[in-house]
Amino acid sequence: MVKQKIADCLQQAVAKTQQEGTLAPGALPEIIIEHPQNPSHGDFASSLPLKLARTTRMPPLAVAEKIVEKISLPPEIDHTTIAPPGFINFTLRNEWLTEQVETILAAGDLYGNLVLGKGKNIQVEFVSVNPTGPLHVGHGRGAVLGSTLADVLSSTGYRVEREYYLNDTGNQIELFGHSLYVRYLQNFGKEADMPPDGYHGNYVIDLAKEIAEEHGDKFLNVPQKEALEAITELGFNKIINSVKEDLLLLNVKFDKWFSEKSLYKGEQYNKVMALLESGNYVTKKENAVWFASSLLGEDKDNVLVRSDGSPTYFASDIAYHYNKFIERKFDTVIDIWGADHQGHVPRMKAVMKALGQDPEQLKVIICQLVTLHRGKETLKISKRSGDIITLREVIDEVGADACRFSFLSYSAESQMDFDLELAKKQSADNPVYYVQYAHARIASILRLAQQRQIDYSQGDVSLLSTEPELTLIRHLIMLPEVIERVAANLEPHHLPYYAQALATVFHSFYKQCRVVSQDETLTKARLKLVRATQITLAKTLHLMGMTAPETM
RNA sequence: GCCCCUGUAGCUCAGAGGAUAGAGCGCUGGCCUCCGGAGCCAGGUGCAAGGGUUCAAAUCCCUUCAGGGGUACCA
Repeated sequence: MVKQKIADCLQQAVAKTQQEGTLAPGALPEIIIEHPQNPSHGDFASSLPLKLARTTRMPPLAVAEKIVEKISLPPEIDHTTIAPPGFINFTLRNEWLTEQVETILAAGDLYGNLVLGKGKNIQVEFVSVNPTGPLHVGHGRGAVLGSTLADVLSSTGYRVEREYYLNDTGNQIELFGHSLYVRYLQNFGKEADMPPDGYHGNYVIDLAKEIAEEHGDKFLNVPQKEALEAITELGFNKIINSVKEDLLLLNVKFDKWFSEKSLYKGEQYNKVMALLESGNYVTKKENAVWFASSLLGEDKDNVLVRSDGSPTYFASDIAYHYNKFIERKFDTVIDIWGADHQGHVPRMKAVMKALGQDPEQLKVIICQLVTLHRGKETLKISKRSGDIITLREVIDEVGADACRFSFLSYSAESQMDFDLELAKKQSADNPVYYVQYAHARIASILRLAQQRQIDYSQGDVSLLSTEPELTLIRHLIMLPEVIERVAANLEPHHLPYYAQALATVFHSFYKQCRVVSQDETLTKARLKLVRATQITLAKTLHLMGMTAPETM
């Protein structure tokens, strides 16, 4: 990328000045190339002279002059300027810019793809909600974040596996099964009490009714243990299916649904416990088995096996990560968890050390909670309490594309206020439609060109020279940078902002530059530009898991 | 108490130690003889408070205040 070339040429120029003695020798700081806020400062800027002022004992502007004297610019750059207090600004050559239109056309759908991953295996595990109830907006946020991240990473050369961890064993699923069984009994007028921490949501009653309709009263006549097991499984499958449906509505797909139970059926659990024991990380006290996290710098130890002999969620998760790293050999694992799991992060990092892995290989994104409002009213989304607004209801009200765009617009660490009233009210003026409208508008222009049988394959992009045209190209070529940033920092929220900026410059270009006009050669050149814009916009929308509509 | 996240425009949010801190919504004005007006152009207010580091701080450090989450033999 151009940024790197600029950094390289700066570095060489400094080396030259130091050799020749015009600048005092010294360690070179990291060369950071940025985009100036003010376009009149050029396309790229470096504050290297400011950073070198101290070691060279010269005023920054003088340092800048010495560097620029020795610089040999890459062909992409037209010229440099020096600006106070000590910047070197770089401006791209117009010829190079217009050539990028051809580059984008040639790349097509692959435009923006990078080779960062070099085939490394990376797993993104997300959602992984207990299958004990419907998904809510918070889960939707994690789903959108995870799926977008996975898509971006796979477009940058990683081999990505998208995984959902199914908690199909343990306390919560038993509690859910018990609650469902009670509702089933009640459905037939039998007296039964909900378990103390049971699931009181109305959906459990509905599920019980469904099961009663499908299977009749046959579970009344079998031993309770058997009935409980059967009903738990029926309920579990129903919930999983509806989870899958909800996720599909949001265009979220998984490569693998990983069963927690399988950790115990296979030998992962026993193997990893033996491994921890051999490393002396396991202690026994108060009739329970503990992981000695404190040996690894943690505040306190954590229970692995309860005094009743059942393993904790933490123990499962250790076996699960053993499976991820050691059995399946992922180079990197990204776990996306809700803020309520934040305390779990240091524990798992400690586990990584105990397993002999680099904790850096495990990247945990903590997604802050979502609060749902309808105007001033705060809506409940917790499964355990009564009435809730589900993710599906939100998708129905707001639409999948708009949901994705909204969820993506927030950085993971910021809490999200989702106002249903606002989301709906704004829907016509929502940025999401603004972006999609730009795409539909382009499609419409290209349809017109086709109707008039304009073959623009030989269009001469060097005719693109006005300010709106060049500004548009400048934005088109930012896509790879945006993708790189998203992949490097695991921050998908840059995508919607980029999409919006790109749509804005396109709409502005459209207003100022008539595309299909009497001027045949200019028409063909602009059609190329418009098509390149469509490619870029569509790529951005698809990375966000959204549709790129031809008409609206 | 201790730990994590957050505090930026009336509202919802971006902001990669750098130059005049940006979007959307809302509000007020303009703009269609011509490719889609779900559009374009213009208009204004702001970094929670106080210290520090730095040539340069919304960004890094410390303190205070405020909101959210965690601190279970729940997950």
